[in-house]
Amino acid sequence: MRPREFDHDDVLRIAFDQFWRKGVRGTSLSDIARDAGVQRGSLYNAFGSKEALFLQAYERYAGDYLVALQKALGAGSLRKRLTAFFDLTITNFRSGSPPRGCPTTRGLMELGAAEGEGLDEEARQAFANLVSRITALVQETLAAGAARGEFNGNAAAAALHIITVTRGLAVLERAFGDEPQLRKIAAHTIDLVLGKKGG
Amino acid sequence: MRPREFDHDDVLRIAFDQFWRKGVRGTSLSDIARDAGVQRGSLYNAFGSKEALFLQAYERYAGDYLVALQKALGAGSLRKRLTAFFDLTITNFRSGSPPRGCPTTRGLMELGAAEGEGLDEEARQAFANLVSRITALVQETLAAGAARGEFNGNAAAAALHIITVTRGLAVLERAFGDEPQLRKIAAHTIDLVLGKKGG
DNA sequence: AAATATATTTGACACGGTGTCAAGAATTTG
DNA sequence: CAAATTCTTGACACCGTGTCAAATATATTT
Repeated sequence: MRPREFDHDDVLRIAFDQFWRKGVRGTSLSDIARDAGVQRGSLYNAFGSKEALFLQAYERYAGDYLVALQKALGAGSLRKRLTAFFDLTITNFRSGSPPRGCPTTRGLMELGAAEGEGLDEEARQAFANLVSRITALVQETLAAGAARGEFNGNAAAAALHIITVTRGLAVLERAFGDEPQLRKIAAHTIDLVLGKKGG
Repeated sequence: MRPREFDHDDVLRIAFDQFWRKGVRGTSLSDIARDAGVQRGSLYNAFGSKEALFLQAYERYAGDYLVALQKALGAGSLRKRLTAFFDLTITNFRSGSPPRGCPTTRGLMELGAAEGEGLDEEARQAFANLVSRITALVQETLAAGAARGEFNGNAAAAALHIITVTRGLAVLERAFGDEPQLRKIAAHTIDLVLGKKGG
């Protein structure tokens, strides 16, 4: 068998970077091939389709992201944990180098707009999975906080509420790109869930 | 001058319907032309581009939607108003006939995923505008409620929170398509903003 | 009423993107 | 060294957006 002339993971990293910065729709396999110094056909041979390539890149991203969130949610008081969680989320929206103007182009990555990005069922699923896992993480954190008396309420409902706000922030970021505003909303959400700062 | 062989508004309605059901990306001008019994080139002549056609369709939608929201926000107790507001929002996510499976395909319309939909700055702006105007509507409602003693807190912050949840719900709808869950989250949000049901 | 001006329609075309395929090239294995 | 296998390469088909010139239909002017 003939050996591959490129590194599978390198391509995945290069592709992810472009998807992240320019959106899935805005990135062609020709772009990725050029950047990776690979023939377009070779990518089709190795990955099958643009969507398959995207899914692999996305899974890697999702894994890394979950680890980072877990870390953010694992230190200090419940309020500190949630603050770190929102901080990381918002920072994540704006990481990478935005190609044009203020609002960055994150395509499906933060919005799960699979169809809009020309992707299909599987991509939607992948996003839904990530959201579910993040929700579970937040819920565990709230439950632990409740055990320590830092929170009393329905952990499941509160986690769902928080994740919803998170997704809403992603939309607002795209529409307005106003980071300070996003942090205010996040702080307000924490206050609502945990009770005003005093409590 | 030669008169047009089609009705401008008819085309707008047909186009909007397709954009709504299949997403902007998933709808080609050939589709619209076929449905409208018009030549594709005539659409380009009349509207300039797919994006321009979309923008006109979107403006019309935004106007109608705002009127409906205003109506929903204008009757009964503050809690009732907010409930009606969320109800309309969620119903709106799921109106139209979904083409495949459970999650409907609303593209930019509810998410503002302009780039993902192959659209540009202007579409993002149009969406941002709609969100701003809805936020203003909610804020006014909250302020009025505060004047009647039905709410005490920062109306601006609360409105921003509510709109964020709303946008988050749109994302969740696409990812999971689980309507009952969405209504629970909405109810929970109202409780958080207004205080538990008793209050 | 005929000629002209003007706007719309129509079909051909260019371009770029995804995806397929057969033929060529490079290794590993027999 | 030959065979089998996998990767690479370039050509091709297909679809979508957008452009353009030529043809067409109406309003206006004379």
